[in-house]
Amino acid sequence: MDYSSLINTSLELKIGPVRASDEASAAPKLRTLAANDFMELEKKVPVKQEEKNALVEELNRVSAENKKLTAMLTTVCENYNALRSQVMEYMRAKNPEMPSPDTNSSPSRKRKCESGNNGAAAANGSSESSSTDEEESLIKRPREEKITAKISRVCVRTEPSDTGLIVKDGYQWRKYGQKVTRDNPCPRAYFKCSFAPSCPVKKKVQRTAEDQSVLVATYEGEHNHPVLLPQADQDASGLSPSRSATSFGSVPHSNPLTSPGPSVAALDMTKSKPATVSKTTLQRPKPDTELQRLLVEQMASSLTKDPTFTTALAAAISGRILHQNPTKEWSK
DNA sequence: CGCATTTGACCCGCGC
DNA sequence: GCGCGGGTCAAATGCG
Repeated sequence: MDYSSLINTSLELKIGPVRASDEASAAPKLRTLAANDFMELEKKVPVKQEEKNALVEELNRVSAENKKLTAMLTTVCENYNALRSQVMEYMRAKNPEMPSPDTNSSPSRKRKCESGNNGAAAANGSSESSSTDEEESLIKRPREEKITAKISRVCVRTEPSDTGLIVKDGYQWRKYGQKVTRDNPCPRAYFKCSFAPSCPVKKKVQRTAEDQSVLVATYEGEHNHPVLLPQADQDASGLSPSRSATSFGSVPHSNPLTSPGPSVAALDMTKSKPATVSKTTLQRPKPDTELQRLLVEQMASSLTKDPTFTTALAAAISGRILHQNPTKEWSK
């Protein structure tokens, strides 16, 4: 599969939302935007023609670099996809009865899978009392594959006053644990899908350390049942405690990371499969352009939210201007 | 009363 | 071997 053809991996940054119809002209708009900014700047600071030329040159250089990075990213995606399909083929060739990663996936339990004799995992492995090392490695590796292949992340911006850790995504979840992790003072909540007892999907929800109004939901596994509720009904469903109403669509104040647009910005770090992205975005089928927009918005959002990036960007721009005009001071 | 949530204890992998 | 940290369990608690 050539995902790179489906996902635009361009790193052309856009600050603020850009509609899907604008995508084709996004890069020219960026340049126009930058040009407009410099025009504004020029009103305040006298800029020589050669400085403008230098800036334009710099812009072109950065654009070329962007193209190069895009090409590299595309190559990486292609290599990853090729490797992934090879691994999958190898697994199937080695163990034809291996369940498909899309079905019958067991959660990433380590404790009970190895020691326990009860439960679905034990039932699957009950006939393997004389398993060899090779077989064990085969058992372990598909599990790793499953885990890495089915983890997806969804970022949701919520009300700053909202302290709940509920991310409504159309499924019914049962909270089974909460933990404060080392790298983040905000507690992480652990959920299991409670709609179907056999559903192996788990969800971790945690606020980001940088922006505590942003919830990051990490999904593990895939649902083996359809989505529970239509989007519009979720708020009234009463499935989740009312104190944590972080609805996707029906609460007007629940801002997405990048508004306007869908309330959930999917950031699938482990899969480049577009289908998964659409799945993490609430089973709503999205055209490729929308996926691209989501990805690009996510990238831009991540970069613009990163204080180090914005600082470095500001320093680079101001440094460039000062470097071009070292003797001239900013006009009063 | 039944179900979901809370929360401290426990388990296990990993790094030193 | 030991400590740390993430993940899970299960008794206690709350709520409708």
